[in-house]
This record gives sequence, structure tokens and C-alpha cells, in this order.
Amino acid sequence: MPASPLSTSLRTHPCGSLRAEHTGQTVTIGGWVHRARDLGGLVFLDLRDRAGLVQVSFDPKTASAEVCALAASVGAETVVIVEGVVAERPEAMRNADMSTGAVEVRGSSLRVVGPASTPAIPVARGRNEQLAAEELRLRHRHLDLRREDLQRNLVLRHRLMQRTRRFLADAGFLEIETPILTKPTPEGARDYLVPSRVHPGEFYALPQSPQIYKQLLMVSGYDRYFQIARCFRDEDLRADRQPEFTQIDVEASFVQQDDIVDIAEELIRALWVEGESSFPSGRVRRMSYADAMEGYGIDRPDLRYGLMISDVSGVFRGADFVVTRTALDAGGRVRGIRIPGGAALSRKQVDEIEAVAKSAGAMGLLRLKRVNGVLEGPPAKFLGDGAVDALGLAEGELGLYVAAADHVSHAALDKVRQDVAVRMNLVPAGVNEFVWVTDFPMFERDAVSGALTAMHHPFTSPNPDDVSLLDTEPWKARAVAYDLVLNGTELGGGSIRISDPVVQSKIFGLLGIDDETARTRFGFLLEGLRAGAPPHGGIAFGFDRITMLLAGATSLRDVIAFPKTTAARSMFEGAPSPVSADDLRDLHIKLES
RNA sequence: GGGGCCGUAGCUCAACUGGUUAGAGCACUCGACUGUCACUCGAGAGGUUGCGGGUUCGAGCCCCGUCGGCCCCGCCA
Repeated sequence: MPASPLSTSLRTHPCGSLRAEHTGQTVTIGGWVHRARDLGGLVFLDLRDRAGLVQVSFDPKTASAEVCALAASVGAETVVIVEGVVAERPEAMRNADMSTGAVEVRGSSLRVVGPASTPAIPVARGRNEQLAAEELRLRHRHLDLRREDLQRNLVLRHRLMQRTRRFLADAGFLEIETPILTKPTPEGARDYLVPSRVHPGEFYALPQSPQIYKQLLMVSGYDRYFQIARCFRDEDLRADRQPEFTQIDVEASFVQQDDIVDIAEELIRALWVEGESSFPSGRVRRMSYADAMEGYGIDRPDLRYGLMISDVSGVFRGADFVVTRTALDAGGRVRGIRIPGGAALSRKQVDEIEAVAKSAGAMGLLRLKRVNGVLEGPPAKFLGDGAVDALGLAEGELGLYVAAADHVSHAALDKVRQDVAVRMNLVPAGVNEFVWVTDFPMFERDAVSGALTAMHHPFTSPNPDDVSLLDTEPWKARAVAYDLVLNGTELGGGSIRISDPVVQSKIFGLLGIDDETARTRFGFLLEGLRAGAPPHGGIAFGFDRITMLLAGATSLRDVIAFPKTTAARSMFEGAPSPVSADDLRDLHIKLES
């Protein structure tokens, strides 16, 4: 019976696994020299492996002079194998900060198996010592990945991945791989393209998602599919966006929205348990897209705090105030939020909030507050006596309003709401507010051309109640699409798909995709639908983002072993890079000089 | 495509309004030290101030360009 699953022919135990119960055992351990303390005759090495740190002591009384001299000479990050006896430390010499702090290994032999040059960035840091610049951490990723934080994040990522597989497999889902070399799709994000050597002038694309493949698997009767799928999008990056990312991709047959929502909710619950974060008991609440936009100005509302948006157009209607009258006459509304205690905010603070609203596209913020029962603020003089109550302002409350078209006030009030929540300390710590946002519109209408584009994707099923709208006012039709949102972050989303080829053709038509184009781009899907498709639908979750949230990280780069920079470059191996003229010739590619 | 911030020793940072030989801690090298755990103490070495140009008597500092990183907008069906 091995002492640990990590035991090998070269070591008996991982360094970080040793405890008081091992006292008296002769052990062989291998690890990286985390830190060395040479006291003259006595040498201490802290040895590190993925299980943790353990102190090894070399004493001339129990180790040869040669071993002690070697121990005194090894530098940080050298890999050594040590044989010794586990000894309980005397009370005064224990280290409560180390999980192995009750014991140490009394080294009797020492072998340097991996000599190391002085590390370019430190792995062991003192208290209060800053992390190296991220650029250097990415360039020397092999060193950065030795840090406990990143090791913990990647272990968590592994656990979440295994939990996902176990959960979905137990629920009858089959893990099926789909191609990485796929067909370019002109819609949506820019594709990463791969030139074909065999077919001059033709290209594969890396998948933005396995969407069409998973629908075809439903057509083929696999009933329930999942994949922890790598996806690629050639778009500009953010802290929470990488060009290659991983999603938990799920699709099922003979389902309706609630079937997918139920199973997805249980999956996320299982992952939050695995990640030791809180998941509220009971069902996750649901909110329509329309309600989310009306109350929060965004389709992924942060429900950890109030500050709901309300429509106060009625209070301003008829007021001789040019700002609101212009907006109302143009078909806009006056909407805003009430901030409890906001009357105490300084002019400068409210100016800062207004700057947030302006940067989101609003012309400005109307300010009204209730002080001693009286309405104060620049627009107050245009309003009647009852306005303070009509606005619903309580004593000490500040109302901030945007008079504009909805698309402007949505964006501005969303940003204002978030800013005020942080500013007024209204975001409770450790709270997770999940919400399903449902009933998304089928289409978005281009403000200039009026052209329709798919809000989710062109395979999303229209709401059966809204099918008649497709012929009259398609922009009003709702889709059977749903997003799971946590604290203002989208975790994932999905839809019930179109399983009727006639409906699919109709949607393509509304999107301005003619039959010929539909055939060349999506012919294989249409053919599949015509071959007998069950009702089906699914969902996809951003696995990197979920891991980031559960790890408490602020950047995806901290939960991906080898991430790209914001310029989509890999600092470690230096990709992308030029290729030889021969390779280009083979691929039939000529570079413009 | 656009906006903002940043780049000084291996690492983290300092250097007044543009002014003498660009400093400190850690790491590194050498020496001392038998219970440390961010060991301690002494000495030493370590710099094309990202790169290129300009302004100036004089540039780490100001200006222009460029490279790289980070954050944001656009973009991300």
C-alpha cells in the first residue's frame, strides 16, 4: 500500500503531505528548494512540491560533512531528492503557518537532480513583497506556475472539470468530441483561419463554438451530449476574454426550456459546491429580458443590491422644462434611480456619477433630492407641489434621472447603478445572486439600416406565442433563449433550437440570408433538420469565467495555465511567429511586403 | 480601429521644478554564524533608465515616433 498516490520509485511521500503521524518514518522526498537558511553548522531547506512545503534540516551530527556542505550550497528552485527521518519538532520550533509545521525531515542524504539557475522572477516571496510584473510572470510562466496561488487555481480548475464530467455523465449525457478544423462562418465573431495545404486557396476555421455539430448530434439521435470544448474567436481581448477559451457545452433532445434550465441549474449548483462558494437554496429566480432592461437597464442585472430603475415620465409630462420636454416629445422617457441617503452626497461626488452617465452616452443627469420634506435640485422649479411624493422620494433620498430614448437611459442608468452601489457600499460581500434572464428578443435591429441580426444565434427557436409576429413585426418576437447571470456576470446561455426546417428557412430569410447563401453556409444543418430532428436545445457555460469567479481571481489569465496577452500573444513560447518561406509556399500563401 | 495608464539593476521600487558619479530592499557572489523558518551580520558585484529621434548648456524626467504590457470603448451571432 503506497503512502500516497503520488508515491513513486524515486520518492515515498510528497513534501507537503508529511504530518506528525509520519514521525519516526524514514522518507524520501523530492522537491524544489523554496528557501534556504544556512546557520553555519546547521542548514535548513524548505522543500516545495504541489502538495506544499516541508522543512528539511541538515545537522552535522546526523548527516555527513559532504551532505551538509552540499545543502549549504544549493540555490532557490534547485530540484533535490532528500532521504531522512520525519521528526516531531519541539514545541518552540513549530511553525503554525505551515501545514507541515509540526514536523521536519532530518536529512541524511541529498541529491541535486535538477540544478537551477537563479530564477528570473522570485517564486518564494516575503510578506508584503509585490508580485513581479504580469508581463514577466507570463514570460517566465514555468516559474510563475510554481506559485501556490496559481497551483491552487489550476487544481480548482481540474476539480471543476471533473465535477462537470461526473455530473453530466451521471445525468445521461455523452461526452463527444467535435472537430477543431471546421468550416468558416461569416456570421458572428471573426474566425481563426487555418490554410489547407492540400486544397490551395481554401481554409479551415477553428470553431467559435460547436453549435452546429451538437445540433447534428441531436438529429443523429445521441439524445444528450456534452463537451468541455475549446473555442476560438479572433476578437480583441479583455481581462475576462481570451482568444481561445473553454466552454461547458450541453445539448439535449425532447426538451423544453425548463428541462435545460433545471439541469443547468443543478450543474452550476454542483460546481459552486465543489468551489466552496455559496449557492442559495431553492430555485434560481427568473426575470424576463424586458423586466431586466426596465428595472436594471441591462440583460445581466446585478441583484445583490436594489437601486431599481423607475419610470417617472408622468411627473415631468407637461412640465415647462426643455430637457425633459425634448426627450418626451421625441418618444423618450424620464427614468432614474433613488439613492437612500444620497442627499448627503457632495456636488463633486454627484458630478463624478454624472461623468459615468455621460461616458455611457447620456447628456447628463437630472438631480432631485428630498430635504426636510422639500424637493430640491435644478429641475425642482419646473415641477408642481406633489412632485416630491410622485417621484417616490423618501427623506434624504437623491433621485438621479436620465431623460432620453430607452437605449440611452438603459446604458447610462446601468452604469450609474453600478457606480452608486460601489460608492455607497451597497454590494454585500460573499453573497451570490443568481438569476435566469429569459424571453430574449429574437432579433436586434440595426439603428441605421433597420436590418435584423440574431440576438442569440440564427438557430434559436422563436417563442411559439410570437410566431405570428414574424410576418408582421419580427423585431417584437421573443426567442426561447435564456442566460444564467450571477452578480451581474453572464455565466452562460442557451436556447431551444429550431427543429423545423421550414421555420429555419424563414428565420434565415428574416436575417437577410438567401437560400443560396444558407445552403453554402449552413446546408449541412438544414439537411440534418430535414432528415428528422427531435425538439432540442441546450446551453453553454464559460468554464474559464466560472473558474475565475470560484477562484476569486480577477483575470482569466490566473486560471489558464498558458494564457495569451491582450495582444493575443503568448509571451512564454512566443506565438504567433513568422514561418519559413517553404512552409508558406506549401500553403500557397504569399505575404504582402 | 480609438482612449487611458505603465516601462529605471535579475525582482520590487526611489530619484524635488530638467542639474554633481542614477539610489534602497530582496535576489546573486564571497566571508562569519549549530534551531532557523522573510535567519542574522560583514563585504562585493550588478545600469545602453524598453528602443529610435528631437528640444536643451544639460534629459530617467519635456516633445515626436516605435516596441511591449495592463485597463477600457468599439468588436465579441
